Amino acid sequence: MSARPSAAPEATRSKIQAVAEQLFASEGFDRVPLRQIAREAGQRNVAAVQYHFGSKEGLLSSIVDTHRSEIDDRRRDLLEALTEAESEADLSTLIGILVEPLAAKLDDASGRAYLRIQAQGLTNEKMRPATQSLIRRIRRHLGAIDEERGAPFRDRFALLLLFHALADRARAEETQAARRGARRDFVDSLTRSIEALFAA
Amino acid sequence: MSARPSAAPEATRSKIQAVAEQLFASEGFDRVPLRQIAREAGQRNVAAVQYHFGSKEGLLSSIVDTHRSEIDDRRRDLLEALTEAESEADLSTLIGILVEPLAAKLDDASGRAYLRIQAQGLTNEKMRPATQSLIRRIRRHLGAIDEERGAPFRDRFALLLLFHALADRARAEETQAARRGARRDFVDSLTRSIEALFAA
DNA sequence: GCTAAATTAAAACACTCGTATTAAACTTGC
DNA sequence: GCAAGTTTAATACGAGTGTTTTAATTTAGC
Repeated sequence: MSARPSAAPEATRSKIQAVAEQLFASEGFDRVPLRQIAREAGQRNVAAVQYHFGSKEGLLSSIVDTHRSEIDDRRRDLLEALTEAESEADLSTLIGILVEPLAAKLDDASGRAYLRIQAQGLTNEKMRPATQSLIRRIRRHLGAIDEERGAPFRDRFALLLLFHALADRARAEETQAARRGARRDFVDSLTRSIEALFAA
Repeated sequence: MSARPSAAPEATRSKIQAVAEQLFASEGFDRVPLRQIAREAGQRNVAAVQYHFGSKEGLLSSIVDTHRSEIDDRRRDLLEALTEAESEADLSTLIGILVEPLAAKLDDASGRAYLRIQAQGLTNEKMRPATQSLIRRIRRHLGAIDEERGAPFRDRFALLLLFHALADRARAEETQAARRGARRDFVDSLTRSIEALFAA
């Protein structure tokens, strides 16, 4: 299937994607030439990206889709486990399901890059449908107080805080070596902050 | 002082800056060529930006500095009025001083563009010193509960929510014609959300 | 081993970009 | 009016971009 013995077969595409993630996250999509990606992926071919991904946009889409499907899968599992357990879905649990699959992306450099790319606003014209529907479910859960004036803004604020706080944390862990110890503190703090936002 | 009678004298520089603000905000700094700025400012000269601002970065700095100094002035006035009145600076008042000068930027298209540019992260490596010190003052105000684990994250979250919520609102008002009526509701909701974040 | 498919390499294309340079047009002060 | 200074125009440059195209190289199937 692959040609060059420089590495494992089929690994070139993955290597390009991994390198591109890091560069897009740290430098910004527009500031990264395809030549740099190919070079740092060990290719002397400047057209390597076009061959494997069609275009620069295609490369970005591949990166985003890869992580998004992982997050959606994880979130679906959590929701299914919730309904099977027949347990009442309290607010705290729902917010946990909102936060946890995204926070898990902090675990590896690839995921951290995705969080930072996501926050760049390149593809977020239409924000995540899965995330949106979960937010709607949370809002429904609030029920009665839903009719106050500021309500339409609250879930928007929660969404913005969620993504930008995670991107900010991902950047902090990447640049300065933010110690892993505080990871749980961060996620707890974020979860409680979002709860506070909905309850405000 | 100026040359061409096409418009009022000296107006060219302002026109370029005004056009650039809108384009930087809507398209993103990297995606806007200087040629487009010059053209939409009514100049047939492609080098108009270099003449008036030295470089593309100089143009961006001029835009950001203009708005920042306005915000800093307004904030300083509010803080001075506070100390003169000798009134106790309660949390709500301090957060108001944090939010109001920024929210006032929503009033005109130029200010809305600034809010969106600010959120692009071009110049936010070092976040606003004036804003930072105000946040620290708010944190000091919280005093006792300052030692809990999640505290270091809270003011960071507040900062992120503040800037990104305002940028989001600015974009909404620019693209879809978000009715002015809800402006006050938005600012109130944002202020209370930030209060809730500090109190979480 | 040899052919066909897949991958990598190499070169070139067609643009666009920010910037610098030089000339023209205009305004102001005298 | 006229000279000096300021602004606008026009052109060119050199570098860099994503992409396309064509050739070399490697792997897999027979």
